Amino acid sequence: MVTIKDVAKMAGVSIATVSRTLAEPEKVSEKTRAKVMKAVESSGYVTNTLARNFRRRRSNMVVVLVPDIANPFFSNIIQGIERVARRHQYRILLGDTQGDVATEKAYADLVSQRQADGVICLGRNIPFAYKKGRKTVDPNWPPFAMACEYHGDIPVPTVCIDNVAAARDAVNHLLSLGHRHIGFINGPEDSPLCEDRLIGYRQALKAAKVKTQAVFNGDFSLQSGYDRMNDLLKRGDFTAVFCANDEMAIGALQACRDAGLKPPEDMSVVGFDDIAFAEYTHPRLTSIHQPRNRIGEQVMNLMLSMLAGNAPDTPRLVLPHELVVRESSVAKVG
Amino acid sequence: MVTIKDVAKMAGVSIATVSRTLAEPEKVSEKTRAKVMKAVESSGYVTNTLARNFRRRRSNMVVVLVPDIANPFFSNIIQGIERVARRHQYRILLGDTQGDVATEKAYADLVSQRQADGVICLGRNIPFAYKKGRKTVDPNWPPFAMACEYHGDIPVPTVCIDNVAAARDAVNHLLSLGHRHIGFINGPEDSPLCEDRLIGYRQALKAAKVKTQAVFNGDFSLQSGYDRMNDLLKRGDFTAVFCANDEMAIGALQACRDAGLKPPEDMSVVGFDDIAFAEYTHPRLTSIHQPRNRIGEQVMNLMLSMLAGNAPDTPRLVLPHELVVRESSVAKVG
DNA sequence: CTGTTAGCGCTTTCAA
DNA sequence: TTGAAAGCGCTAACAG
Repeated sequence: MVTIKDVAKMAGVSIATVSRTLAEPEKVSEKTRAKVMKAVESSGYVTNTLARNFRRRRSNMVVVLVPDIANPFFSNIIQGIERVARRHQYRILLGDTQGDVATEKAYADLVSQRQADGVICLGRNIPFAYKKGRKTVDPNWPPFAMACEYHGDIPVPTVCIDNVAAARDAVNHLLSLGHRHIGFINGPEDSPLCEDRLIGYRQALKAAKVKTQAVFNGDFSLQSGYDRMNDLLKRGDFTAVFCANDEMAIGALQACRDAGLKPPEDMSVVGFDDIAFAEYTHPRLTSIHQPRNRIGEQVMNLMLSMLAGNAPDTPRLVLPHELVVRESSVAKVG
Repeated sequence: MVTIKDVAKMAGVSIATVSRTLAEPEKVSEKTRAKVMKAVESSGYVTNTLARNFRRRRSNMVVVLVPDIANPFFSNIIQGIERVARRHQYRILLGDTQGDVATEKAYADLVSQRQADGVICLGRNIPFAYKKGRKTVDPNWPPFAMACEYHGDIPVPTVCIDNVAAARDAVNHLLSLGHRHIGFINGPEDSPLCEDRLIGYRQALKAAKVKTQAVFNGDFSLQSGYDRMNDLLKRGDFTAVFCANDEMAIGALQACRDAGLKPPEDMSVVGFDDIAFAEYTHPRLTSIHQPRNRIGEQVMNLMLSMLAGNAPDTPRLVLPHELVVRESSVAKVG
């Protein structure tokens, strides 16, 4: 392996000069720079980043905790994070947690082991130890941000959309189509994000003076959308359903068809997230669009700022959402 | 920060003993071990893995190059890789290349920088420099393996399925249903994997003495499936189409419906990969199942073996595929 | 079984 | 503008 020492010898300078030439070329005379660069090229020297990071006491890695990378909603956020990270010489260490707290902690521990400098969490758990009832960010935590989800009690810096308003928009859309019996297939009950969507659902119904409610909790999977839709169908006489993500909505569409219903005429369905598949369902899925790439970019920007030592200026960055009306939601028949 | 030195002082032993206690506890007397562990706990010491890796001259990281993490087909493979990696104290550095060669190379360079120990590539490019026409693996390359795809000329160790046979199975299935005009929406022309699938398509047709062929090249995206299906429809009188992945098949289904056709009666569609969404399309998608998790696990096992210094024993590990018949393929009408 | 010691390759004062 | 030198925190001979 060719090291900085070899290059120094070849160029007839000290290792310090080589290091400087590579890191701050402007601080080196043009002549020296030329000599060094020539030696670098002819030797095929490549900086040992591991050694550099060790010396600098940072890894230039950020852990990204994802509940499920197979969920296309997350992948676009990750792409946004990754793009910004790469632009700033950071790398992403992806942790697919599958909701497992131990795995989350294991990845977060990489920071204590100096394998990573910060943690971005797309799930709803804080992967560090803290006392129940805590209401503030622990100053001992490493740079830490969340995206999409947020914590109920602790003001962790977060990038997300206004989930209450988004859910309200979705339900209002169905109300404006004449629906009065609107079910809601939500995600897990203990998620703040889902709580917000539930609030939005209820706000919209209340404002329209609609009493009928039906809420079911799925787990964001296709299968759970299918199952919860069947539960809803057993309750009878609902003409529309709002789902907390597109995968559950796609599952719900399937359940309707299997039950002999023909969406959207017999059942209007609205999803959430606007994943790529939403345009390719039958009928095409009405959904709430989230700016996934931008969420990723912004949360990484936030992380970079924290890594630079700044306190996060906004506790919560709220990006705009948008209702995308397609074919799966139509006016109530009759 | 508390270092190994602090622990040594607290426990009244040398730093070597602390290091040993942590790495090879069986080589240390029980008494010493107890002392050290107590000091570790009370001090909250955590190994600085960055320093350890630097000293050991390896990073315990493996770069995984993925053409597109938003494609659910890849995510399951990644999950398989990750599971095995974690079990062996390896971490995954995920590189979403979006087909960009420069990005691929940038990630592969992490190995020269000692930021990673090996590279697994899910795309079809070799991310190292090599002369055109090369027919062997360059011994200077770091541990390197591919999955799903393989290289036409260079026998890079690979884990994949038998794509010729799988495509043949898919087309034979359609033939057995009475179809004689079967189109093929393939992936990019320059992919060895797609070449194989094309061979399989042709073999099946030839064996059945079917002359009619129609091949279109998409890029594995939903949109390209939609577009290429429209191209096929312009060619008229086809009653079935085989698509080289499920996303294009889903796009094709949509194109059929938009053209006023009713799949599967008017058009049988068979996909490839059997992603989770395949069970939730309308009609449910017949597809070729690939053992995605196992592909990931096996390629990581292969990588671990190479990292341990072994030459790969199999140049190509072929895993079984399976035709999963659902609703999108039915007997030819009339 | 334990301690001493010599670095790994690099960055970064500090002094020249 | 450049060089000498001091480590970063850890592991791994080697010696005891």
